[in-house]
Amino acid sequence: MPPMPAGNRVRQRAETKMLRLTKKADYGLMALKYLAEQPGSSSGPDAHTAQSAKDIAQAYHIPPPLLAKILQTLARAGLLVSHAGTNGGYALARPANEISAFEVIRAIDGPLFITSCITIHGTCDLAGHCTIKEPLRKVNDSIKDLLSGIHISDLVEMADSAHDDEGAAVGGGLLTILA
Amino acid sequence: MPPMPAGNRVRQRAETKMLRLTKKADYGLMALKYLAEQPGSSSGPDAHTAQSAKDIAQAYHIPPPLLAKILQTLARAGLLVSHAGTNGGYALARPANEISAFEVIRAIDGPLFITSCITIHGTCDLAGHCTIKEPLRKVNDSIKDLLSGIHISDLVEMADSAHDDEGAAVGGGLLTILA
DNA sequence: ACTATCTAGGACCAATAAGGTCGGATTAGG
DNA sequence: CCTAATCCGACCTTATTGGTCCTAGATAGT
Repeated sequence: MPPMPAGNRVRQRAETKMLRLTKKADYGLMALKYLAEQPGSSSGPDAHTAQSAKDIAQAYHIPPPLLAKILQTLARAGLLVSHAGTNGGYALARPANEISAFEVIRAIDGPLFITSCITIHGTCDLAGHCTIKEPLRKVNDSIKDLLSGIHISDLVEMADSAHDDEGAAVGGGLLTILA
Repeated sequence: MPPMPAGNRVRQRAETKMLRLTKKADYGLMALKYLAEQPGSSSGPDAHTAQSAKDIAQAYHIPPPLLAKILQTLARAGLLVSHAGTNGGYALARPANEISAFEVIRAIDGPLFITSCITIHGTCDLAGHCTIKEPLRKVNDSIKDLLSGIHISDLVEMADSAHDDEGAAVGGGLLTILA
């Protein structure tokens, strides 16, 4: 029996496996940034600035129904306000500099924990012998702080000043932390 | 209409989903720490200090064949030295304070990338419209630096001084970075 | 020299979570 | 009042991880 009989299956292997956040969170961040670039996103009774899920999806070439699902989740978390109807769509619920990347990721992918054994109050499958959970929890907190310091407005500014190589503070929010 | 019709399926929902490293990496870290606690782990021609995969697995209640596989990967990456034979086993290839958590994680789970679209030279599925990859790459680098600053010896020290609540530097290596 | 014990390395299977899709409910406009 | 466009929820498919098993090769003790 031939072990690999003329396999047409190339099966493009992904080389990035660990510590990556889901594509949903990725898409959500992109959508938030898109909405932040639209004028009059914050407090306003007129909803004509709201962008439909389909428009955002087409702008970034991501599957429309999937993006719609993500925006729904974000709206339920209170980060977006939704407006149903013919000219409806989504808009930011808060100013762009008040929404942190951590909130977005947490809303979409759930709570942020680096180890498999850590829960909110420290319950662990290997309770007693899992001696590495305390150090990793501190790493976890550091990542959380890092993400909490990044806001949607930082993403917008960073994209606008893409010609700035590095070393120059763009908005004082992001690079100050990342040094 | 009953919303939850007598479901026997309790289906213990995992509440931690994102940004977590795999259990294999978790197990690998634990095993490394265990080996670091054994005397004479570094340079020594006598291999009687080597611990077998089965012993380590039983000490932490993790499936032995899985742990064996992980140790093989670690040995192939040059972090461990293996000794086959009757009283064989594994031992650290370098001193515990020379092995970083980043090396371990990278050896087991592969390269560390937080976003789905980032590869080594920046190739992205959404090349051109993916405007958020630059800021997240900096986050990624920060996490990498964080993990690189943690060594196996830090895990050992931290476990020994588990009665220290927080705020006091244990070894000067970990908490200095994590502040 | 033989045997028992341990590692090396592969293929293989099962479970879970992510990625993606479909139809129904709701709202505003003509 | 009817139509169209949108939000909302449940469902299905696929990929990755977690975990198992078996065979081969090597070393120490008998």
